[in-house]
Amino acid sequence: MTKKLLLIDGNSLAFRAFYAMYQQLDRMISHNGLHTNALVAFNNFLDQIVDPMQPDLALVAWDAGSGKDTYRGQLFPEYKDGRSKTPSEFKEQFPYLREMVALHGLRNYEKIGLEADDIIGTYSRMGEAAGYSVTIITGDQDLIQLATDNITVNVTKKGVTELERYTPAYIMEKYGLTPQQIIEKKALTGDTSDNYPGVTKVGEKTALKLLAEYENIDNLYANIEDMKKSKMKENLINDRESAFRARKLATISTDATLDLPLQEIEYRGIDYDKLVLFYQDLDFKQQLAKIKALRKSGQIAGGDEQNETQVHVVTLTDTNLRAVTMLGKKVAVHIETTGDNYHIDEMIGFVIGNPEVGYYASRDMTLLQTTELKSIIEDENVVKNVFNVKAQLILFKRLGLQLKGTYFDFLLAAYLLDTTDNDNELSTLAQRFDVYMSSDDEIYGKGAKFAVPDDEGRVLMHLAHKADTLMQLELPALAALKAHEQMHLYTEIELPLAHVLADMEYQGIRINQTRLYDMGVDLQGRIHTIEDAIYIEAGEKFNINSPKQLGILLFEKMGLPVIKKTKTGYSTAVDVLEKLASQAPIVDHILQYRQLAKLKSTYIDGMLSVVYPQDSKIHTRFLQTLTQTGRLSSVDPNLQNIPMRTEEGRLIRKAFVPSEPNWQIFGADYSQIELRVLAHITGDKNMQKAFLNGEDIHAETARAVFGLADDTPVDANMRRTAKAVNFGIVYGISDFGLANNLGISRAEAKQFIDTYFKEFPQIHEWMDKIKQSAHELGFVETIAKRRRYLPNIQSKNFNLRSFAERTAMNSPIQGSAADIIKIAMIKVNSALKENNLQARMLLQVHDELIFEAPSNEISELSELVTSVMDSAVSLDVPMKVDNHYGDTWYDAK
DNA sequence: TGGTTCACG
DNA sequence: ACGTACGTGAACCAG
Repeated sequence: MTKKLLLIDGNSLAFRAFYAMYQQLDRMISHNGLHTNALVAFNNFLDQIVDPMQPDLALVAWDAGSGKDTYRGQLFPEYKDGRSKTPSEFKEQFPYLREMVALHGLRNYEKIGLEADDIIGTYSRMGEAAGYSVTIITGDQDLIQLATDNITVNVTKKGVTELERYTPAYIMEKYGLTPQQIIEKKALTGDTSDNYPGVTKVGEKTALKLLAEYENIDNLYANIEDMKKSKMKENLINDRESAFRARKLATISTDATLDLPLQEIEYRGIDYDKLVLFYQDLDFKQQLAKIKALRKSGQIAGGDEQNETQVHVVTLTDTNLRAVTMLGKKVAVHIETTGDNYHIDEMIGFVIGNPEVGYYASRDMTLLQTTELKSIIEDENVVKNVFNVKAQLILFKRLGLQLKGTYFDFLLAAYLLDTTDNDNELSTLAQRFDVYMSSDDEIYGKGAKFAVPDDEGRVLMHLAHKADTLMQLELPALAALKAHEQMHLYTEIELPLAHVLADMEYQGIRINQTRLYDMGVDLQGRIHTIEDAIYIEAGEKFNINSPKQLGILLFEKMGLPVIKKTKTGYSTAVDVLEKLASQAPIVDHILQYRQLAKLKSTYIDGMLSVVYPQDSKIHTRFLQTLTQTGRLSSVDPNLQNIPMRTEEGRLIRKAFVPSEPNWQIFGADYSQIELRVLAHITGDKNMQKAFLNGEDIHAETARAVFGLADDTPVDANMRRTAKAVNFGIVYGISDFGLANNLGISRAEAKQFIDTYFKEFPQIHEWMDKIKQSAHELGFVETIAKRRRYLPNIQSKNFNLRSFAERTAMNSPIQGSAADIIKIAMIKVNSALKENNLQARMLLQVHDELIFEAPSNEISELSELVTSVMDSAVSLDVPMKVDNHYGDTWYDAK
């Protein structure tokens, strides 16, 4: 078979690659801030076109320098003038492109004084002479002049993976020219992108006509006298020199001096081991997954031996139990479940062990009740490495065991190190530290296909890999936390908090199901009534819950004015409907329907569906490693968004009751915690003074913004405006946002902001400083050194950059407030124990804590909680805590 | 699965 | 010129 030589025009393809994915430029950024769009597209090209070709020889040619220092630059000084500067986002990818090429087994080559074309031209002729079948791939049409029967030129058509194949026959068919005549054509037309002229007024069409008659410009000029008089003839004669110069410029060298012999450019194939490291560096997750899959199916070698550590697992039974007593003082331990909900999901098995002694695993959960295992689990002197300590604490609680000695939780550590892309899966998080193991999806399958494999050995091996991964990760993860100065945050805040949260979740909150059910029946009736009214007003039945159908009815059939549009059609959101309410009675009914339907489906039916029948309680899960700011979130169900703002919705809270007779619900909340944090971290003296004097902060802000003297009464409207400005400041103010919120003009909003910054100058300074610092460091921090990375702060996309800037201002505030209440929770929990109170903390809602307690404890609890919360941390402003209690959550107001 | 809406801080 | 307030979760529709 004929041997194959592959020649690739690196610069032109990289250029195409960059612009093929230009829209994604700002989305495709690796963890170290490198744009990767061209790299991704170029990699696709190598994957789809080059790798399957398996050539014998292969080379990627690059331009060295700008083209100015080639013979073309000397022949014509204006050559390639007027080209816009290469964007820095593209330039930074160059070195990586070359590395990628090398790892795919191709040779890179460049030489000062030569352009990539000339390198390709010369090698193509050398290859042809040596009997190779030559394939050229380029993004530049000019190269088709190189085509012969043995040399095929492929030019990108769309993106970098769709190519158009030019053979001499195809060129003839398409242009009626031989490959050599492509140069002649250029001589006549010139090239605007390379900035050299041909003959004035001669374009593609005229050039083709002339060449059909004269074949080339030598012949044309030899016979020019016989041409009949015309403007074109005049131009040809005047531009003769220019035409011959253009021909030289357009001609690709086929005899350049190259210092790399043909036999040294053999194709070496992909170096998978190094490519994996390279992809990791660039965060090419899909590519990594692909290689992993190939390795698993045995299509390519390697991977497991080098990466996934070989682990020996011993199946634990009641006859070999004694082995675990040899494990010593440091183990990894893990209980595996069938899903995320550790309160109810089935336990698949467990593992315990360390690399020194071994890993012991079993699917028989009853083994954990034996003295051998129980005494390890409950011994706080046996230090444990775990993944998701809160989940493990609860799983052991379900087995009647107390997991003690938890020390390293890789999930918490990974979250503190970088909140972005946290999918909460061990195998993916481990990759950040170059530790590899199979994912749960690979072992159990995804979604509906989830199943525990029949092969018990496979399950136990997976568990052993988890345990081993946790042992391997301890040192590097803790070292990284130290490097971030986050050990205090980890040891003193998140880890103890996980224990507190485990208690809260396990305790759960009692629901009066009858009350909820009765409210549901009442709501259902009212929803029906409104539904009927809506159908009559609409003149037809339709799905009121469908924004699409509703939009068509309101804006097309009824002809109401369109106020706002969404990506997919008309907006029917509250603010829009409220503006339309006066024009048609149906709009008001729809608003009422929406409110009631929301209450029924989310808060009545939704809550009832998650009540545990055994104890009539709801056990939410507080996600501790999800939010970008350090707040908690709450799922299954979300107990952090139970209605409050409308009386109708607030009544839902009557169903949240104490779990013991003669107990009550008690709540304590921080007043204005975010503004206090703002006053503290900005160091603004004026705002601090307002808090130190115990002023109404929004009224005080109003006096400042409206220029009123101290103690002047502030009317409600001014206070409302000032409050909105304060909110805006916390969110990372913009005149647009404030204008929108207050329904005023942007100019007026800007005026407010300017005055605000003048009155609170240190807030202004801080806003500038934090943006600057985010720009330099790539992240912002809270008072407890919680970190949020902001890669988009460098973006040249206005939207993305502005968003990152607002985030830079908001996250330290929201996040520090989160730090404070977390610290308070830990201290409150200890204080409850120390004071032998029966009271239990049940919920956290960002700035408030909800408890249940015996009625006769309430006054002591109130005093204790308030004092612990307001002294949780020491700020430059006082913290204020309000509290309430009653027979239900509703009454704790 | 993504988009829209709406509940909370 | 650009065109957004910060952080969440759940229900529902439509493709």
